[in-house]
Amino acid sequence: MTRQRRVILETLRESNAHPSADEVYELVRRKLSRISLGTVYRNLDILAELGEIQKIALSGSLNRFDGETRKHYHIRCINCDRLDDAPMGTLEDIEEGIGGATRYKIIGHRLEFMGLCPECLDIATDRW
Amino acid sequence: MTRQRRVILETLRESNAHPSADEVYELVRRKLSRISLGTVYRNLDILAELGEIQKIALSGSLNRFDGETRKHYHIRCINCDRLDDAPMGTLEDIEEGIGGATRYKIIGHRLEFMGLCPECLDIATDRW
DNA sequence: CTAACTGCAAAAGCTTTGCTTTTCA
DNA sequence: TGAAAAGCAAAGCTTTTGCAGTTAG
Repeated sequence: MTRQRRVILETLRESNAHPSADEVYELVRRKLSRISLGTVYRNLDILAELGEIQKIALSGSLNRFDGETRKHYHIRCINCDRLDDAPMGTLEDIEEGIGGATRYKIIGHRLEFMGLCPECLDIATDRW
Repeated sequence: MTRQRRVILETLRESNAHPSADEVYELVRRKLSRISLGTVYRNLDILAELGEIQKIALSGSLNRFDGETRKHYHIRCINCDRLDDAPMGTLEDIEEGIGGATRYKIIGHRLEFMGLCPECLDIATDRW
């Protein structure tokens, strides 16, 4: 557990903004100005591997990272790319439903919502 | 509707393999050997815009394209990246559920399953 | 002490873009 | 014939990697 890894983990635990790797890099740089982007990427992967953080692979968008490791879904603004937790529990039995109908062995699922965040919605409403 | 665009569309309609842009390029090149990758990308976007095909933005993986434009979910092999349709109807009312609990305006959702395809499952089973 | 890790820079992989020439309606 | 599109190559953006030097345990 190096200084760099510890600071990355702390930073992510303190944030609820679901930052991208580059945003994590910017945040961490305030505390460790000489850290490199490569180190950030490497540690984000290692921490995700260890289960200390969660790597959120979004469709058609760059990866985000989450200090919250419990399973949950997300909702993303299609205008500004903001990401929030979806207010909804996980669908525990959804995988069993298709298990019988496919020859795949199901290992998991991902659900994500798209929408307009409150801010972008206001702007859109004002304009039209 | 140029020759290139028509061939790209035909190719996609004939395939059920959910090819990536590069795979589409390779397939189309058999018929139009001088087509460029840029043209393929441009036309895939245009065709998706027109609703003639569907762009499948998968989490943490490159985009795929689908000649089938009706809404459906997918299941992806985490080992070989093969993509198939999930044998399951769409969850029509899932968006209403969270609509009341968030200030987002919900526009859509994406659900994808991860698993091992039959081939990769066989290999894994043989080995262990 | 040494295995693991860092910083740096280069490279890789997918996608987009600028520009000139060609094509389609 | 003029607007849209193609071909080609370069650039863009995120992520990974090679390597030499550094650090944690």
